[in-house]
Amino acid sequence: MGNMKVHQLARGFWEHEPSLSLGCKRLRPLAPKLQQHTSSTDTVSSFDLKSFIRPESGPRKLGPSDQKRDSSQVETHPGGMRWNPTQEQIGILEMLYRGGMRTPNAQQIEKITAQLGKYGKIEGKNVFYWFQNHKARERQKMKRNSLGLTNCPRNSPPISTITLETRMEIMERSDEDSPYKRKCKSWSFQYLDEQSISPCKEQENRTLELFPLHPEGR
Amino acid sequence: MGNMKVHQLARGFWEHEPSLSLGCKRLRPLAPKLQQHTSSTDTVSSFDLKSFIRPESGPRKLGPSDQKRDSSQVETHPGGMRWNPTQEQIGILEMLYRGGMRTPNAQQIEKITAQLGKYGKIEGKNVFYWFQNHKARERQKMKRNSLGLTNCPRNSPPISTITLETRMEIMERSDEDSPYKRKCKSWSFQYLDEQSISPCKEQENRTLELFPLHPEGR
DNA sequence: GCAAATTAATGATTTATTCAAG
DNA sequence: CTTGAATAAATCATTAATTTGC
Repeated sequence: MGNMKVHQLARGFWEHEPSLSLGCKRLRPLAPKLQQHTSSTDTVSSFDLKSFIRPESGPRKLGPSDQKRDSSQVETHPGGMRWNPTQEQIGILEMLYRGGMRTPNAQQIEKITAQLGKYGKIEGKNVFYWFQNHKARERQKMKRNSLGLTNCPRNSPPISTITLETRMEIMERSDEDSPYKRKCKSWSFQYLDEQSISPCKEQENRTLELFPLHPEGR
Repeated sequence: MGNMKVHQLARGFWEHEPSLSLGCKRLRPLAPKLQQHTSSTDTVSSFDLKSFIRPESGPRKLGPSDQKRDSSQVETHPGGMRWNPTQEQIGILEMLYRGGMRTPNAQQIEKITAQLGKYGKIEGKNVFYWFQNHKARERQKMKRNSLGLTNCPRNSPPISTITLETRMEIMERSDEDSPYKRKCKSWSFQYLDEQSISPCKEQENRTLELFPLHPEGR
């Protein structure tokens, strides 16, 4: 609860970073590029490593002239940083959650995203994350409750009974979540998301040809 | 542990929820969200929950008649379950790792995957996972070493010197990994992977138009 | 009433664990 | 035992609510 004070403070410090003009590389001590080549008894050596390493870590911003990225193709992002769910979206997600959904697979996420897209901008990853977070937080909420009730510091005799029951419920939920039931889960959370299923345009029937993925649970 | 048998049953009940009043709680807030949508206020009810819930949560086994879903669309998975990297692929990946790469972004993964695809079947997620695992395991390996050496249980005087040196190296690497430097990371791990960039076909120059994603650091 | 300061939620990432194929 | 795959836990970061001072 009140433990989140600390970093709040520390937070600000990391921000500076004004340093080094352009590059802005900062941390990440210059990677030890020590190439191996030498040996390279294999054909691999011909691989263009450089091109890969380059764009790494962070927003490059080459060029001294820090042109705000307002160049024009700022990409929709204007102010829209993170997904801000609408009431309808939350409603549907919670409904699905209560319905038992916990870790939807790619196909399901696709469908859900399409549906929720009717009520506001949203991407597949938002759905994915929502379930992850909601599940985790429901879990810790329960844990907190159970602990608080099982050994409630003060005297509260009558509660004991309830406690029992609560625990039961907890166990159920806990199972529901079934940690590691894995088995053909289907990560395949690969999307083409940036599309973000445009805001509210009624793109009603999009063929969804996008996900041939592992259609089945593989 | 073995408590997960009962509620399995309870699952189905949640299905009703016809009205769902999407209102839901959402404790804290309560205000506002006022979507500019206007519409809403209900439409949600028309959501076809059923279709979503269905395929959920793992290997259900509903009902007595357990019809294996082996209907036939077992998907390519035949026997090839997990990615089995070739020597060349491993070589390149390690090279990149030594080069400093730790958590490649979508674009990088795409490029890497394309390259590695020349030496054998591979998907973007394989690359993603490889870096995750390699980073984590290098880390724990170091930790194990440092601990094991600093207080080596048995007597081993001569080793001490070496220990020092090893530690040095460790520190460096450790920093390299820099836990949580975040800042515009770029999740965007969305792919269209299943394609798995065919085995060894020489799809040399693929425009990679696939990732408009968050081109910049958001 | 209103806007800055605080705080509670919660979206987005990364790290730690765990499972299981080979 | 090694390591690819996947999930859970821990964190960070941003936004919505609430509080506070005027």
